[in-house]
This record gives sequence, C-alpha cells and structure tokens, in this order.
Amino acid sequence: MPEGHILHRLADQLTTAFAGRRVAVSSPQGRFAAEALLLDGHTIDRARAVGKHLFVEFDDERVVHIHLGLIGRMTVEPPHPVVGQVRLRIATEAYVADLRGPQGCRLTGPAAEEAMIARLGPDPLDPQADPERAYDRLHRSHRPLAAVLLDQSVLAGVGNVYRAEVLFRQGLDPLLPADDLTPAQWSRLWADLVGLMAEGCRAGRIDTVRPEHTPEAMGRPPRVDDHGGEVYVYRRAGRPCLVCGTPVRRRELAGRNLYWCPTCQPER
DNA sequence: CGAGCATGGTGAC
DNA sequence: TCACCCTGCTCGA
Repeated sequence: MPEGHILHRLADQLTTAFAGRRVAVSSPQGRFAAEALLLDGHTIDRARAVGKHLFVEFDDERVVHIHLGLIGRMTVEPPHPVVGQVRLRIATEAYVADLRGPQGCRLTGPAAEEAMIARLGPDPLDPQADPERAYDRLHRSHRPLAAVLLDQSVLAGVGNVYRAEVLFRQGLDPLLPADDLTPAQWSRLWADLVGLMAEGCRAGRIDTVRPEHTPEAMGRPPRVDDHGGEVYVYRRAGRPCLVCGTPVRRRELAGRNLYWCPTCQPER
C-alpha cells in the first residue's frame, strides 16, 4: 500500500481527527509501550507527511516518526476494539488510529524531524517542492532512470507503482541512463507525477490509465487489478499492454520488480 | 496449514 | 548484493 500518496492522505486524516485534541496513546502490541506512556493524555498539533515519512507532532516538542515500510499500515476509523498486532494506537472518543507492522515508529523531536526531511529529495505532493533540485542529482547520475526514481534522496514519495506507471506514461525506457534525460523530459515526468500522486492521495488508490485507454474505450472486456487501482504495467507481466498489446515485461532491478512495455517504452 | 510474496528500507559485508 | 525486519494475504498441498 504505502507510497507517498498514502502517507499524505494519512497525515490529512490524522490532522482532521486529532489536531488540537488531547489523545489517549497506547501500544497494545507492546513494542512502543514506554513511548506511548510518555505521550498519553497529551495534545496533537498536527500530522505531516514528507515523501514516505509521517510525523505526528505533539504540543510539547515531541514527534512520533513513522515509516510504514513495505507492509506497514495505518488506519483512522471510528472507535473499535483492537484486532491483531497494533504497535501504536491514538484515540479520542470519536476516532481511533491504529498502526500495524511499521518499519519504524520512533519518538523524536523537531530537530530530528527536520534532519530527516533534509535528507529527502523534493516531494511531488509538496506544493513548495523544487523539481530542479531533483534534476540536479538525476542528470549527473549514470544509473538507470528507473533506479534513480526510487532513490528517496533524489525524489521523495515515489514507489514501485508510480515509478513503473510514470515511465510508461512518458514513453521512457526504464533503463535509460538518468543523465540522458533532457530537461523537457524531466519537466513532463515531474508534472505527471504531481498529477498522478495528487489524484492518488485524493482517491486512496493508484489509477494511472488515461480515459482513452480504459478497457471500455478500447472495446475490451473490463478487468480488475489485484491491488486496487487501474494501471498500465505494474504487476501485469506477460499480459498484453493496454495500448499496443505487446506482452508487458518484468525484470529485477536492484532487488525490486520492474515492469514495462518494450514497444511503448523503446530503447534509444 | 505452510510457503511465498508484497507498493520499503537498513545494516553488514 | 544480500539477509533481515515487520504483517497479512494468496496460493497450493
């Protein structure tokens, strides 16, 4: 689940539910119990997301830094009993936020928060973000473009799905050396990410298929992706490209699955 | 019911 | 480049 759009959505949900409110904090599973005790009964200022990092800021200079990792999840819902392994629970009479399986959940402060953010590249979901900062890094790297897009110190918030999909939509070969990307290509890629991720944040899922390429528009039977959104190539290896019908390819790159259409994203 | 896998990242070598 | 972490889901026996 968690690419940048999910974390920004969570930050919004947490802020709406808890900003300015005293909250009960606990760790039913126990691994955050000592920290939870320190926070219990305190007031939350706001929650903030940068890239895939989530910061829950309390009114007394305490910050909970959360990183969901690959399998972590957080939900904000009406009150309900604890089910399964809950690392962190934040609750009022009206809302309960449950954190499960995070890669990291640490109690820190504003200085550590700023230091963490300083190590991240620009985030397409941040209206103040400066895409030039990312291009400066990107166009000096010989690594494949697909590898650089996942480097959070270059670009913050993009994960495996957005990587595959934005490269497809831009017709770019994933293995293109990053330093071959022109400023105009980067500009279009960034703008596309901004639009896709904003929509993903709003919808809570990743949809990347343009209206003219939906199965309905192409005169094909409707299909269902097994991860909640409509996409061109992510996890569609061996199935026909929605645009040209060529089987979608998959390979491993730096330990992550990479998907692309060899026809729509030709080498050059 | 166990194995394998996943939209991520770290630390050791 | 690899082992490993964390949880929950799916798939095959």
